[in-house]
Amino acid sequence: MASVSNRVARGYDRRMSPAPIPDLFPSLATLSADSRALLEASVTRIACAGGTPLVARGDLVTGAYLVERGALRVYYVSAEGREGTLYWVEPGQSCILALNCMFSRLAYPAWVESEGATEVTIVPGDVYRRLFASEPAVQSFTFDVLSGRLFELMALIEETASQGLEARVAAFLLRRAKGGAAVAVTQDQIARHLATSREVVSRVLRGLVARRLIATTQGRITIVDPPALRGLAE
Amino acid sequence: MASVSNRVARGYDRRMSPAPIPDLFPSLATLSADSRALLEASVTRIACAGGTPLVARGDLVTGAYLVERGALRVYYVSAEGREGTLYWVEPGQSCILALNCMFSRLAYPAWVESEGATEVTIVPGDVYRRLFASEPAVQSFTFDVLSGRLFELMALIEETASQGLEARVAAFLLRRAKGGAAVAVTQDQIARHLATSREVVSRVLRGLVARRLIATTQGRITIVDPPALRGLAE
DNA sequence: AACGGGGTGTGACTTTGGTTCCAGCCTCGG
DNA sequence: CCGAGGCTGGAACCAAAGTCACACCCCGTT
Repeated sequence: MASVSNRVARGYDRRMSPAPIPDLFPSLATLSADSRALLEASVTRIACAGGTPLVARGDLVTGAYLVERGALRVYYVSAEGREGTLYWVEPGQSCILALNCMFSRLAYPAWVESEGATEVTIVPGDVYRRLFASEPAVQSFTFDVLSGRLFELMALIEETASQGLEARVAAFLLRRAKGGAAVAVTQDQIARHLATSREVVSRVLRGLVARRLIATTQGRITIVDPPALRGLAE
Repeated sequence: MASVSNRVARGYDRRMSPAPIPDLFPSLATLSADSRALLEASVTRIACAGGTPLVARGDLVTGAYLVERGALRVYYVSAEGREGTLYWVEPGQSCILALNCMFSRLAYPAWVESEGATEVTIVPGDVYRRLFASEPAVQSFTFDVLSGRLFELMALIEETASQGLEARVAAFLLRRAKGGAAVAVTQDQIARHLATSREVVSRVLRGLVARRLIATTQGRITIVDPPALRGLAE
């Protein structure tokens, strides 16, 4: 805890190997002894607090990011400066665009920041490439991650194109609540996730409060009527 | 030619193997003899005219689609019935969502139709899976296709979110023209690609005509001032 | 030559969401 | 206890784009 915030003082901390391979990635447990040793010897680990910028658009990313704790938020920034979240990389997942850039040596097309206290293990590009070539587990892991993202992005496109802001806010709240009733989030954060402005979010929330679907306090939204909210989100 | 339109009379034609493996896919040329034989013996080929519906949302897709001629248009349909194109699969490319569904046995999340007279080779799911496991060429081909689509979709999201309709129409025309000056497309088709309505497209085009960037006739748009149009599209 | 159907042009209106601006409100630190 | 700064509420206004309702035009067919 204390060490995390210390690291944050200088952005983030790159602790060199040896670093343990996270248990979160079961497919890595099936690697051959050689591969495992190679992996153990080459990974780097990063720990950082929420809101730390990790990748900017155009950066040349050279490794695969495996998230252990916290989350990575992958987002774009429009010409007018509005942000929109493309997706989150949660514990046990990998940042796929990083993989992508790594293989094709392309510049990263989006921004990435940490959300909450986050720990990430980084596998260097050449190591990952070797593992991908020889280890079926890595191949299928890579495939799964990539195709999962594709589905998410397709769903996002459809959602933004065909649903009004109210439905999108409702969906966002439900996703964030994960079954619970309270969501700790500010209006400004919602606006940044949905690529709109804080005032508009305020207006939408006002409407939901008036209809007794939610209740709001500072930095926290409580879902009062989950079924109705789900109905809105379709 | 004649045979194509004959086939179209009953939708499309499934010609069973033996079918040659298309030259368009160089990576397939590097397969082992065994793999190549397996592939040759199992592929199916489809030929159809433009506008033939090939996959509907929710279909269970069981093969990898390799496009040889024409194109596949992958699109979504919003609740209000508006269509929007997600991407095109051109000759030498593969329909990646099909791959995806094939591996994970998920239902296909979008619609697919042919655009122009089209020929597609279909590799059955289990065959592709075996090839993916053993052939490095297939692994990297799959990876490339998937990650290419990811980049395209990210670009699409950013474009729709941050650019006005005029810029998007301009970009669409330029993409379609491919360097040439004339684009054979109706306003209605443009509207369907960009998930908007015909009237709005008409309005936008009117503006472009007034500024002498393009000229329009029935079913055909001529780009008069390419640099200015590129400027609009950013 | 008349007809019919797809493609197009256009105005008027509505809706949604973005912008501006400001006032009030929590809450943490001094 | 007070002030600063982040958070919220809300009015007024504006702009972009979707909708509705037509009239027209081009072109191949009858």
